[in-house]
Amino acid sequence: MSVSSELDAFDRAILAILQKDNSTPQRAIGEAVNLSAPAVQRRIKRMEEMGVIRANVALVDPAKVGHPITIFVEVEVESERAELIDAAKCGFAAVPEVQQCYYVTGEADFILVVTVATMADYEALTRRLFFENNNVKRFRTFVAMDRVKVGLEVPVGERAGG
Amino acid sequence: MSVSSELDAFDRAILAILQKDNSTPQRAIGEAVNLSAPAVQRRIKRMEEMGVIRANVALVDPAKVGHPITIFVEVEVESERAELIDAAKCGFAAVPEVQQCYYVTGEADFILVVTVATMADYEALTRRLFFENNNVKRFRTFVAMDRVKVGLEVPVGERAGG
DNA sequence: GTTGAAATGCAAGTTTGTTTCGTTTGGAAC
DNA sequence: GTTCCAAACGAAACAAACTTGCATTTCAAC
Repeated sequence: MSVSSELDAFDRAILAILQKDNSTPQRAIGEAVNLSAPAVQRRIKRMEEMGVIRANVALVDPAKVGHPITIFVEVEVESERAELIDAAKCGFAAVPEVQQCYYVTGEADFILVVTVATMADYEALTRRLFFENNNVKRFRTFVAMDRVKVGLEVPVGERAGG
Repeated sequence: MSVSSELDAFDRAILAILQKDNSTPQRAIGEAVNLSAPAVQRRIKRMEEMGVIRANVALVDPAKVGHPITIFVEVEVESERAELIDAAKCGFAAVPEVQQCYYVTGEADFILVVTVATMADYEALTRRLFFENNNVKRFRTFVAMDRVKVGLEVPVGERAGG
């Protein structure tokens, strides 16, 4: 590792492991990447401080905790005035059932990923988030029949950046 | 905790913590939920065995590892014959840049979440995944301007202790 | 060749995770 | 009301992992 804010091959190899299982002992990581455990620990700490590693979390099966339904929603707004967009962002982000929210270009303005227990819950949510929101022009719903691949893993193979 | 396959308020409180930070010491979790460390450890282990906790992972900032662009893609297929759908699922899931893939109802058949380094990379990916795939009728692209809320946290709804 | 910043490995020290074991709790049957 | 049993608990011992200090190595710049 040369200068302070770049990621070298060791860092990326460590990230690849941690993105799959961050309970892997540092000793095992060290063996996998040919580094000592302290070296691994220092690199992990540095990447956490740099914000490369944003969080360490447990991934929970939604169905096992009573949220078997995953839904995508495309939301189109009436006005894209900055303050209204910011209000929408805050409003969506504050809802626990809204797992992900992106502000996007294209034929929609927002895309939401929502998890709910029942379609009745979803309907109640649409009422609260969309029908009672004057700035929502329309929205389209896509119900997930199969969560084919779900994760937040990012390829770390080649490039480094930021 | 009564019978073995249900989640009680303690389990849910533990899950809520682990979904935010799974490096929280079990002693600290125990204090937060009014349980001893061994009790916390046993519950975590049980939930991992039950599949409630699917994985423990580090969340990486895509921009910091050279994937600053997040894109949503709605994919519509020509034929929904089971074998073709399965082939599409496998094909999409195998691509590292495809972070999430859902098979959905509605005006599209698949929704993908993709992370790439550049739009040129995305164009190359569309060529490979869509234009060269005879079963893809059309697709629509939504480029994320703001990752307002990104996570896989599921509401667990209960609390214990204090 | 020398210098100095940065990273490394080793080994000690500290924290955390895990197991053991005896006790308590909550039902069900009597 | 008592007994019995199984499940879960807490305290403490134990094992494993993380963290720190330090001497050494590496490598680029001089």
